[in-house]
Amino acid sequence: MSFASKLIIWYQSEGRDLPWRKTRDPYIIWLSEIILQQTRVEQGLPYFYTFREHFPTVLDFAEASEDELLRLWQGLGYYSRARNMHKTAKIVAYELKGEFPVDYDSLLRLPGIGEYTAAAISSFSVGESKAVLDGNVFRVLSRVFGISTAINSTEGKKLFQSLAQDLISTIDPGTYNHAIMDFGATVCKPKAPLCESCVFRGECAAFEEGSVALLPVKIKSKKSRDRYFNYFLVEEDGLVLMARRGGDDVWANMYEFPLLETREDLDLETLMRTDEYRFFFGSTVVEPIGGITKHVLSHQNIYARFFRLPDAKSVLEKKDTWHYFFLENLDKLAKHKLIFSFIDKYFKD
DNA sequence: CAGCCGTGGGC
DNA sequence: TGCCCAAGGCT
Repeated sequence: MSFASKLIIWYQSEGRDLPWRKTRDPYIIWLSEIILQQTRVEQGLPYFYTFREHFPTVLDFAEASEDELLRLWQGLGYYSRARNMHKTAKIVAYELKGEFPVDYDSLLRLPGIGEYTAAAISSFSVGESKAVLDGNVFRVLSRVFGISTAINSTEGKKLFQSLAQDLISTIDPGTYNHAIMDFGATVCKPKAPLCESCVFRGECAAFEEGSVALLPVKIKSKKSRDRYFNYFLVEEDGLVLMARRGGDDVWANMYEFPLLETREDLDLETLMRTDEYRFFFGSTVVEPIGGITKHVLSHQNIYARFFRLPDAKSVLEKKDTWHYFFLENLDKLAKHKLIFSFIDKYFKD
């Protein structure tokens, strides 16, 4: 029996029942696929329901404001996904007459849709025969076929892409693509794979060689840099000073408190003597709130401290990105995790 | 094209 | 604790 047939048979009895698999509507499939990029099913599931509820059609999505989209996306990370989705929705709604593309080549031209997502949408919606190549597929193929070429090398990407396309079922490409990803996610897992009950147990090269735990091979990326953020809570009489981040750094366009970034972790006295502090806050006294908070991102470690200015009324909106908001309206702003988790704690009482 | 873009969970 | 990884894409 072929590789594809074994996978499909496994999938028909053991595959998970996920909500986006019940439709062939390319818009709904697109919603799920963007949400699931670099995201576990359990983490993305509630966001999928939220977006499907708020925006039943691509037209509803296109008519939303970017602020509303980012607010709903809050907490999911990789926020450029939401901004690219907005661009794509507007293209589909206003240039393509509301008809979501279903062919691979057309999908590939849309913002936020790369090779993986174009293959997923085209195969799931109309059965186009394009093999998906995601982290699951890399892992399954490298193990079953015993390939130790690094999956994040140029050579590896070409090799696995070609192999994946050779293996796809031309009878039912959509089910095959679902099957190989589900198999990777639930059986051929990164850690503690279920080799004892695996349908490829008798033919898996890695299992035979005892190299399952060593595959796939991945070139290590360079380690994260450290950054030191000092946030200032300027709040008085129900008004809070908020700052909107720029577009060329982490958390682009998200809201936070006024921020002073320093080269290292400064003590309060030194911080208050910096030119920036004196420019923004004069000689206003601050009091620290709690200790240091470490926030880990994919390419940087952020060490954050929070301070409160008791005499907040003397602080002006000194940047055009700084604006006062009523405390009860903060919930409407799209904030990154460091900020909304602080707010949840600090204003809980 | 190597580096960047978030967050959460497992061990 | 620190590291890996998760239905990737953009520049």
